[in-house]
Amino acid sequence: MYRTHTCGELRLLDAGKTVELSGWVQRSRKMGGMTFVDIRDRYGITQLVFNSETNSTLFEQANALGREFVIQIKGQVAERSNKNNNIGTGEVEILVASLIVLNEAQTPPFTIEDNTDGGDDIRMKYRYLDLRRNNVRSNLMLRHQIAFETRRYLDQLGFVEVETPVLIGSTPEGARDFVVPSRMNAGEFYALPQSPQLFKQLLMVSGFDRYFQIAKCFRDEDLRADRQPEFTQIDCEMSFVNQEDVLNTFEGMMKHLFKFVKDMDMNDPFPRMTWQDAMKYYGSDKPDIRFDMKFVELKEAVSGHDFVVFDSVPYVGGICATGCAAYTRKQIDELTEFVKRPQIGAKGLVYIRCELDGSFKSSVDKFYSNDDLKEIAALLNAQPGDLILILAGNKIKTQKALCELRLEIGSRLGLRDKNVYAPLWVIDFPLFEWDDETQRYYATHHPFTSPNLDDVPLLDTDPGQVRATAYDMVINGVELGGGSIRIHDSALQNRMFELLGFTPEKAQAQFGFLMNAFKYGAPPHGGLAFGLDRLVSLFAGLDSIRDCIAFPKNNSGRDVMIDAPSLIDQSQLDELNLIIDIKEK
RNA sequence: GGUUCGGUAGUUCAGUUGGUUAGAAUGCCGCCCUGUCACGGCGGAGGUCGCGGGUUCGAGUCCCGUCCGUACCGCCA
Repeated sequence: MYRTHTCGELRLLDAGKTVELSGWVQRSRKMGGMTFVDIRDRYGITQLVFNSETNSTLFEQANALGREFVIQIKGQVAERSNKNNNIGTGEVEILVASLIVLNEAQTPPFTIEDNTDGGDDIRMKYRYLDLRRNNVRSNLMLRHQIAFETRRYLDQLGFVEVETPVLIGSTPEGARDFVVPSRMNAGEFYALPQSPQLFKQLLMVSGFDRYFQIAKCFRDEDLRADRQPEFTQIDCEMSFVNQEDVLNTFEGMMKHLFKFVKDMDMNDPFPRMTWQDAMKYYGSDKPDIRFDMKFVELKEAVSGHDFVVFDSVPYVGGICATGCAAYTRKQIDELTEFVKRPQIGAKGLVYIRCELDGSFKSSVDKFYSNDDLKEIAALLNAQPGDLILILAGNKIKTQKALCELRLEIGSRLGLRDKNVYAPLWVIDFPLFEWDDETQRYYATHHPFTSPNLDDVPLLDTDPGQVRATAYDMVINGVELGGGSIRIHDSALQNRMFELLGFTPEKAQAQFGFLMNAFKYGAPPHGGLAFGLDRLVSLFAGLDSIRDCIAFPKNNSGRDVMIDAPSLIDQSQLDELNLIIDIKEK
């Protein structure tokens, strides 16, 4: 036995006990005749005391300890004369009687402390050391707790966790697949699942009725702070349900997680917003509704004043930045630069200052009288002291830019508090998106999403107007999850494939197994999936999902710790019947 | 594929208009110190300024290229 207690466990009540502890040397403080050593494990830190007068041999041994040495000690718990209220064990210390070095350690490249001196790169390379730090470990503990409470909630409701395969077939639609060569089938490849979508629908056909899985998913696309090539979904599916049933079940799940993980009561029903409204008022299908600042369409109000910029574009939209009339020229220039960045792409920014005396000052005074500006301000419900910001141009692009501007202003005004959670259901997504380049419709969600039954006649006349029974859960502008009611009727599914440009042969080749299964009695069903990584980072207030993943990939999709991906031996290639011929760029 | 910012000591960073021997903090090593807990004091070691080329009497600094990292756009049904 290496220990009788953990390093976070001992209290004043334990004084006098003889204990054994094992852990890592966090730091030692040498005072001359005595040395203090902090010993750490994941439960906490305990102070060890070595005194030269009590045992000089042991004292010398203690002085030879380096950072991160793994040690085991035996000693007596004693009350400290100087207590440390910052740590749980701060009232006691161990008068060490014997010390064993279980393993020496090289000096780590960065300090193992809450505020390390390590940058991202070096921390990733030595991730196993990074994970010794409290904040990274606590993110993983939170992740565990969320996964555990998810299972507990779903189990209570009769959901069954079923594992689905990771080696499956490739499908061309959607994200790019990761592929795995098959040794036993020369020239053929498996693909890793982008989600367990088809399998969970098959499980519904099998009668599992309520399924879930905390499943690894894979997408070979470029990374972001909130996107990793392998990530985890809480994947769920239910039979004999409509949209309302699904929404209620998983709104309940989110409330359960807030309650039992964050100790927050989310009593109110989550608000719902149609996709149309989300785009119109926030320019985004995942609006951050911690603050209002809705878009106001101004095209009509601003037209006909000889201001070519506004007259020549299809869309003019504004937002009202509360209390920002005092923004300096420099601050407004900053905002202008912000919207003109190539990533946002606005041509310029028009502002109207609503002065405290009731007058207006704008960048378009030449074209608009004080009364004109007053009318515009009234449309935005702007009060004296507010600042109106207006963008104009192509509708979609301008709304997108205005969305970014709104979020930027929200951040500057402190309206995006990480401790405030504003959940939202976005519903009524369009079933299809038209792609100009390929001149065809694509499924907004996926090809198995059921249209809103009221809109089925539109499938023949105006597919772009058809609403899907698809829904997303959005919290604080983060798309946490989404799903849909699925098509369970073969005829309707065939019609969908037709609209998506699949020939019957191609549909059969791609999804034949699902369509065949549906011939044997598919129940009405639907479900959704949550991004576990995003959920954890939201709960932890993190900017990146990497901080809640034990061993994440970097921006180029590399694992810098194990240095993957990497080349493989010729013998491996031979077994796989592969010849590598890297194309010149 | 594109845009942005960055790459200088083990680590995190500073480095002026291009000008003497490239600095600080922290970590590391040594000495001193018996109540510290971000201990303190004194001393020391530690640098391919990412890499290649160019401009210049002279480049960490300016220019071009390239590699790596970062955030974002495209992409992510």
